[in-house]
Amino acid sequence: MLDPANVRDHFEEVRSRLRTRGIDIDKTLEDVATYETARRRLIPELEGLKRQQNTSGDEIARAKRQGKDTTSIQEASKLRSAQIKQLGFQLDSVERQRDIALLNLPNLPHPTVPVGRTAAENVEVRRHGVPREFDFTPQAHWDLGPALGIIDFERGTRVAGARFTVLSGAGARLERALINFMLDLHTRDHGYVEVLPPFMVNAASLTGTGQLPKFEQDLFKIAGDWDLYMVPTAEVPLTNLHRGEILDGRDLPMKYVAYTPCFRSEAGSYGQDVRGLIRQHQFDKVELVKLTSAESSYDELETLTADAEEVLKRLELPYRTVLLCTGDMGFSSAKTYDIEVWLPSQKTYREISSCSNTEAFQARRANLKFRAGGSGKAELLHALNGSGLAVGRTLIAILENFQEKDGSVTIPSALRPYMDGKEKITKAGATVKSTM
RNA sequence: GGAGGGAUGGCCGAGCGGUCGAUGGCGGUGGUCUUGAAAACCACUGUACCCGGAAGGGUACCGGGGGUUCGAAUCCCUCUCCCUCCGCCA
Repeated sequence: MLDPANVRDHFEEVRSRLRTRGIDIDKTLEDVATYETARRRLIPELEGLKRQQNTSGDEIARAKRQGKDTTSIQEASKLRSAQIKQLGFQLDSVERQRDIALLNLPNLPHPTVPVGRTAAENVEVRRHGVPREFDFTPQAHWDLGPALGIIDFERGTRVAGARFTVLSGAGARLERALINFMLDLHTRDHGYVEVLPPFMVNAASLTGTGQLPKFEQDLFKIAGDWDLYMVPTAEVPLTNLHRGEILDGRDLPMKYVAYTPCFRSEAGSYGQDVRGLIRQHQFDKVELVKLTSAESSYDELETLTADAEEVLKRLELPYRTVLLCTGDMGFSSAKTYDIEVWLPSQKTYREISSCSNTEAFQARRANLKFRAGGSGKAELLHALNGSGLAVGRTLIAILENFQEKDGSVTIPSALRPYMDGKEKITKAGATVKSTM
């Protein structure tokens, strides 16, 4: 959420910065300014009346104690009471409308974000590792996986539906190994606190991080009389951990890491990445979240991105890091780095992590505050998040990058301790026999 | 699912229609005393919003929402959450 006073006082600047996202926000922005102005007109009026009402209440009390007649004061007071009620309704309505508009406005892009409309205008900032030269045609994971008996698309569809997949045997084990490897790296070497949050969250949490009210169609909502949704990312429970609290500035930055499955309806993505594990309704992810001060948040974004990149370095997977342009950034983000891993079958880099600084945008929605030095004025935190990493896509990257001519897959050495020291996945690694 | 009991400031705990942002205690901060510390004593100790350049002033907040009343932490309705007991269950 943007600061409404800032929208009102610097309307043109805010508008031109938001326009760089390539979306039409003029009407919403004008609503914010209009209702915010109306609000500021109503408040002094209402409060003046309330003040008079408080004074006359005291007078009545005093008079009654002295046994005096109070009917005339009470008459006036009764009239004022009705006025206050009326003005109160007006103010409520204005504030409600202002907040609706405010909740639907995306974050302001940071000045260092390149202006652009599509992913084509993202800026590559660095590249690591060299894509391997194959002396055979590398297979796509959707061929490799089923051939090894470790990925089963048909059975996923049978037990759930399209965009659901079953991993089995060495595939399931590899997924679990990756989760543990990532959690160990981030907790032991990068200083994050491990959290195992609820896999369902309420509407208040989703509003706090920005998925609601605008993107409800992307979520799985629990049927029945529940205010619950499946988590689309652990960013939601992690960022909302301290919702409504005022943290001690000496404890900053707060650094959390969590593994959760993520559930996304992927509405509107029909036809995209229909094959394979790239785009699923359910996928595993290890997520990093930091809460910190405004002064340090951009340094923390750099280290958070580096923490995510370290996973790929240790797994010996080639990747590049791109700075997203204004038009490609998410709703809540002020600045985002995407990390993209090399996929030999597609001969391209594909997103495997997205690391964002939301500045005070989520903090304002979720009421995340801290007191510098533990005392003084409460200030808004800056909230950051990043995948560290998307586990399913990491598994794909390993299968494709480490495949051998005979269809087996070499396990990167960093992962072997998590795979009982095993060096290779071969067809024998499967435990569910193919009967289809 | 059934039956009861609760929700007050960082914490504990009063308050039962007007002088209550709310007694008291603990904790915290500053000070006095002391070579230092402890103890004792004194003062301060929430958040949001509005007006104001500031100083300062005002309004709201006693789990959430609504109502009664000139006036609500106190009365009524409703929702949520927590606790105890019974049933069911991983």
